[in-house]
Amino acid sequence: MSQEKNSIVFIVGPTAVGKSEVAALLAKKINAEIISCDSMQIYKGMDIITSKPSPALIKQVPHHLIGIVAPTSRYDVSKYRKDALKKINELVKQGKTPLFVGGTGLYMTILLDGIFQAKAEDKVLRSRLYQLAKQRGGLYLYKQLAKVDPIAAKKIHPNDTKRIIRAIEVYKITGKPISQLQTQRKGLTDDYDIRIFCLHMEREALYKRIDARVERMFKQGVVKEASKLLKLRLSKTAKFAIGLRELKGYFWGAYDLEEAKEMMKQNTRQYAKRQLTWFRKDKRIQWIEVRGNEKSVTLANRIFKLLKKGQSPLITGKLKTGTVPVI
RNA sequence: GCCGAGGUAGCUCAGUGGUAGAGCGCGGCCCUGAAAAGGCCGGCGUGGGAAGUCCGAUUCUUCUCCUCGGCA
Repeated sequence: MSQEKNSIVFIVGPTAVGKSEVAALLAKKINAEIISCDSMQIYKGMDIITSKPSPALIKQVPHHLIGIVAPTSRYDVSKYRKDALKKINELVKQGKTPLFVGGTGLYMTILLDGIFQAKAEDKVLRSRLYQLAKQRGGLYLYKQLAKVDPIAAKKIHPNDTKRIIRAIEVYKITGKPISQLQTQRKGLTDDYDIRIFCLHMEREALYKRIDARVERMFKQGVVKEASKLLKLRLSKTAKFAIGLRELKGYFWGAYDLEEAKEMMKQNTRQYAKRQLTWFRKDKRIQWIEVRGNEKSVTLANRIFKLLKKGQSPLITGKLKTGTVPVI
């Protein structure tokens, strides 16, 4: 006997693959509301530069966790998780299906698999550690970590200073090795019926879409938006949106606008590649190959049918490994 | 037309008489409080073409084609 679980659907995929439209169309079919799974669309005022869903789309289906944080504020995975869980509860109570849409793989994973309990960063400690890394070299910290948490050290590359520092920080704050804490997590997969779809297309086609999107951003006025944003004291999380650094260089006169644009295209392409690596690794995902110039409606229909069939390889309980079903 | 410089990886370029590297790009991967971030791995090549010298040429010589700069 299977107890009825509420379902949660994810539509993920690399940037510019066309998630937003498909999701909105699907949402209408399955009585869902959309919860963004995007680390940058969360910020206010970063509309063009993060290619938020159009107002027209948002009018059709309620969207959550978009534009709710000031770009001067920090935001991170743990806050996201809290916000997202809250939204899930709200929607489920209303009898709606939460439909997560976005490309931030870590955010997805943390919802699915949980996060370990620890305090957020300790700014003072962290800056001290960074200073140490600078003075004594990265290897020094790495050796420190190896002493207190050999398991984590084994997993982290000696050059990956950021992770080394976080691991040491966690150890200093909690007195426990991060490698141990990381095993203590609880995700959504026990309590919900979860389905994940990843939109996917040929690399060349995707890169063309990325280039086109960047061009569109310029027509829509990213330059103006970025110049406004760059006048603020952007948080260290928000300031890393692709486009900001590139346009900053232009404003400083390091290169011309055309060059900034090309840099944005290239950095976005590389980002998309990393996203795909992340999603490829997760064997719970059902891949939706976008054929040629397939329309969003068609794609939404395909996903809808798959949902009805319930032929998911997934996805309650533990990670399942296996081959990636390509549909 | 003459003089000079140069043609080596997708791009910019290094180097060597024993079949070649570097940065970027590109590809693959890792990832749990910065994640659109951060890190790791991989050379992906008819060395412009032809001939000659040599055991052996990408490297030396000659011819040829092309590009760039200067002079006409």
